[in-house]
Amino acid sequence: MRQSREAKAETHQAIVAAAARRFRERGIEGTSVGDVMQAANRTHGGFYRHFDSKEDLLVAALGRAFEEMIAGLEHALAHVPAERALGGFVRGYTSVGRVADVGGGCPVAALSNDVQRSNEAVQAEFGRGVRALIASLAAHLEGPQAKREARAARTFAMAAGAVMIARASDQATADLVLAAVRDEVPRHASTPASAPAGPRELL
Amino acid sequence: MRQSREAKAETHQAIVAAAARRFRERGIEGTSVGDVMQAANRTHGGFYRHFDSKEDLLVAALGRAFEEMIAGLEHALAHVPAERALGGFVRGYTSVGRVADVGGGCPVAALSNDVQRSNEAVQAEFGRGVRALIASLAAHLEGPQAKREARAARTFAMAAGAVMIARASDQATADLVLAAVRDEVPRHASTPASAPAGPRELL
DNA sequence: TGAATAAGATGACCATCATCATCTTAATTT
DNA sequence: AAATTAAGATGATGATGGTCATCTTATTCA
Repeated sequence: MRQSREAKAETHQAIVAAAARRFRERGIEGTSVGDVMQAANRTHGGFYRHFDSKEDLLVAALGRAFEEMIAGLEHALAHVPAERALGGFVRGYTSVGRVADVGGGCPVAALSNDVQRSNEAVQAEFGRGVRALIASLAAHLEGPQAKREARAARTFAMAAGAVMIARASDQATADLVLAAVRDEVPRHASTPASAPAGPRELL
Repeated sequence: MRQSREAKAETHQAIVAAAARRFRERGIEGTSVGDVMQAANRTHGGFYRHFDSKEDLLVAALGRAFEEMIAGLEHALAHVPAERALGGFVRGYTSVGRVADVGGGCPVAALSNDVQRSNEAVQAEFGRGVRALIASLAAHLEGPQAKREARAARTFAMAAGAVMIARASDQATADLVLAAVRDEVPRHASTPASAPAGPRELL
């Protein structure tokens, strides 16, 4: 039965939201169109009224995941002084809860390898998200523009790398890597080592 | 026709080698048993004389990939002074050639997300490889044992994270992230910023 | 040497999946 | 309100892929 414009828009959002979660949880190849539609409480047939292909959905889902990620980051860092921003980011990003929440977490940590094997349209969207994320983080730091961006990029790469490695490893190895990254953030971020610890879980 | 023990051993090695490459290039789900056997110049039917399942093959392939990776690392760092080891590692790891060579490169950078979704046996093997890799890197650094290991882990996470992000992104974003990581290694690694640059591509 | 064994080839099985065609029915349009 | 349109459901379809059964033939063991 035909649905109203609003109903369609709702369905569309539901599909994207379900996809954003499923793709992160199970990967691109591990997520079927049918899975996504079921998670969105719809049947598989209606899918192609919304997207031309699974890959189209992936682009939309990536956009959504990055938006959520950046919104969360902005919220968490909104009132944090610049000297503590990077340390807070890393501690939050590598926290136990966040590492466990693959489906609701950072798309970079969940899907980099999958996107690596995807086509240019997907990689372009991913790159856009990465740049936005780095810019957002850099905006909360101090110092000259170029330096801030480089520091944000470097720190983000470290945190995302650590989470990816931790999630793929046994518990002992995961702990080793996460601890190494968490403990050394202040020094790594060129922040005075004597700076107060600050909140442990900003994100 | 039945093959001799040696012939079987050769086949076994060929399968593992082909799998180690294919898995890195196309991911776990993107690589079929048939693909691997074809790359090893065999037909798919013989596969189960060598492995109980695709997942068994994956464990063997991961072991192989880590071995290669660590051997290369040892070779590259053999005669490098401790102060330059980390910087050399990062520059080599993030070099254009290495970033391009997914199939012959680091299993962490190629398969972390895939392994994340695999079972415990696979993750145990992956964790073993990660620890061996970090230990190998740490052995080339100076300072107290615990510090060396933490620094190695942190730096490896950063390098692997950067390569994963770069491979998943458009060229401009990739360049941005890789440059940030490459340029700041000495500082990041707690090496005197004034240290001579040293060789650019150790690995 | 002869019997037992097993490596690898061929082909089949069953499941999964992306995509499409068709149908129903309600929303839009005229 | 009648005619048109399209959202979503149902049910193919063709392709792919992990695994297994079977067959051949060379190897290995007695």
